Amino acid sequence: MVTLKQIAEELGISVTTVSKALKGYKDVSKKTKKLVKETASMLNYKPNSFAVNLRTKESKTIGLIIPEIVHHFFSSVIKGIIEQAEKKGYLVIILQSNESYELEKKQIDLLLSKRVDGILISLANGTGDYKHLTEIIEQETPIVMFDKIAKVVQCSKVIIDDRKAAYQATKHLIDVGCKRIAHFRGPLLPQNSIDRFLGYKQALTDHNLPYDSSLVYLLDDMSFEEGAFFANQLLIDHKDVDGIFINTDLVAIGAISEFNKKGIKIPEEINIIGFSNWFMASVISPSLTTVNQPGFEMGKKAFKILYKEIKDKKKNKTISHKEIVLDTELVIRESTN
Amino acid sequence: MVTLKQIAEELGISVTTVSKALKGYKDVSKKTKKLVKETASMLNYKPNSFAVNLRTKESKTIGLIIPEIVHHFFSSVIKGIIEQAEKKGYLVIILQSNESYELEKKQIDLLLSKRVDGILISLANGTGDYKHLTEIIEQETPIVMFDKIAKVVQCSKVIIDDRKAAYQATKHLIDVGCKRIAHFRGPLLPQNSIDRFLGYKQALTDHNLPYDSSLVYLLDDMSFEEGAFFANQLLIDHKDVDGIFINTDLVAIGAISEFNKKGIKIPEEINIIGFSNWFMASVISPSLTTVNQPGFEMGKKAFKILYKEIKDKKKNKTISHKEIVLDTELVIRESTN
DNA sequence: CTGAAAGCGCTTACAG
DNA sequence: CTGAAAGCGCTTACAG
Repeated sequence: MVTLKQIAEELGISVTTVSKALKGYKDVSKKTKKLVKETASMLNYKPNSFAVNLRTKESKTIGLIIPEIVHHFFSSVIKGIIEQAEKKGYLVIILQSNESYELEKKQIDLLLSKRVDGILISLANGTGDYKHLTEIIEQETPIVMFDKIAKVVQCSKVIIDDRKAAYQATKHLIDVGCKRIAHFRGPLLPQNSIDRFLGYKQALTDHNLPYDSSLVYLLDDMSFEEGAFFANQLLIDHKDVDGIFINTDLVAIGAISEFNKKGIKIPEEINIIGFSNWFMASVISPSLTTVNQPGFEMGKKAFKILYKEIKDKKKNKTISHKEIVLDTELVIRESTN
Repeated sequence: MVTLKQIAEELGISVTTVSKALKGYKDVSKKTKKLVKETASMLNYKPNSFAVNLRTKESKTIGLIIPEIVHHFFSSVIKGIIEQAEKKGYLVIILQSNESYELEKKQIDLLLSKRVDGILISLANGTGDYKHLTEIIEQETPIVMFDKIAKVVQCSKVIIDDRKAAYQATKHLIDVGCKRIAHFRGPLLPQNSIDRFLGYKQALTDHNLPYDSSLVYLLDDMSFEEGAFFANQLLIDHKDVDGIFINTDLVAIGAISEFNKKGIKIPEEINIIGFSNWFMASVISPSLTTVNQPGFEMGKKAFKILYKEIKDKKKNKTISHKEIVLDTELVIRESTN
């Protein structure tokens, strides 16, 4: 690998001048600049980023921790982040927490000791303690949380209004005439499953429907299989249910598949609404009414905010945290009347 | 951030000894070691990876270039790679080529100048020239290609036998009685769409079915929409077709959706077989017969080989390239008789 | 306009 | 068992 020193020797000038010429410093003569640049490209010189990092104390690399990569919503977020980062000359190291608090903690440690310039994170379902997050903040590494966040942690956040979106979804079921509405909710810890549950509950109350906790099913891994399982369970427990608000499209599609199998007519016998607007929602039969959740935009926005914080930190500006709430919208399809 | 120097000053010993103690060198007394380690953890010391990289000339980071992240097969591969890498203490920088040759080239340059320890790549559909790849090899950066490879490039590869798998898929259609079999093929450049096409053609020939090039449809972006579009086109062009071998499940699902819409019975009127065994294949109606392509394993294997090459290079061993062919299998479901 | 020098924070060959 | 010294390849404040 070619170094500055080699270029300098080649031309019989100093390393300092070579470095400056390459970086376009004004105090280098045009002649020298031209010569240096030509020689550099001829020798295929590439600055040693390890040395540059050490000197400049930044790596132009950020870390991203995500609960699960093989997931349409999250892979869309990743895509948004990577694209935006690339535009600004940043690279992205991706880690997957597998919804585990322990792993998430280890990975943050890893990223911190790699000295990434910033961290983007969506919390694991298992995360109920935030010491590992406040440690990042204490170390003054910029961090932006998205989608699955911790409200109490003082940092920038990019989210949707889960509560409002869930309220609208539930209200849609009420509007089409449902009287007994079940909810397949996500795990207990994540803020978004809490908020979606609260939105559901609020909508019932506001429209004079009794809240019945036995109609709320607590899911664990949010899979297709769980959707099918609880759809079946619901048929056993509550024959009278005429609508379900389901936390995630994948689960909803599992439920639809089970109802199809059992010959339950959707939406005639039961209305179903999902969440996220995974593109398969438009493809299955009946197609799924759902809430559109803008993953790609969320990723882009999250990086933009992180980028600004990284720059501000470099300039020693005080960082003011932002909370961005992206819009969602109801997408009405065949699974609701 | 705490440095070795600070620990050394704290204890009144030299930086050398601190460094050695922390790394468990045998020529440091137990007492000193204990003291140093305690102090280090008390001060929350984390080695500055920039300095370590510069000294050791390795970053424990690899680069991954993938055509498209939001894609079930590729996100499974990514998951396999990241998991395996983490086990060995490696981090993964992910870049997305968007199937573009130009982007792919730029990204390789980026990774090379970041001095990643190795590169994992699945080629873009637009890649027909391999200079950027041979450059990696000339620079002696280990590289492993997977899934979409360039046969002529001298490096390790992890693939499936696309030709054989396509042959089996087509043969399955023949076995269930199809006489006029169409093929929705992928773009012209990628080796895997070439091989799948060749497997299809060979199966026809071997079973005395005439090859008719008008039955081969050339797809571009391999989307759901394209599947629907060409399914419709096929109905216009060739009413007599009784089977289709489709390059990818997503496209096949688009086709199924279109046939469903048009009231064409699957498999009674037309048999369909896909490729990749995306989990949605088991969910749609009718469920899709397909070829299982082990993405997660492919990712794991690709990293393992890269890891070995990185280690071998470090030991100045000569690197012998491997070509691993992973098994595929036919998964028979409702879309074929 | 050019360059000598210091220093980023480590690691390791070498001396004692 | 301990440590002084060199060096990885840059950047930049400073002197001339």
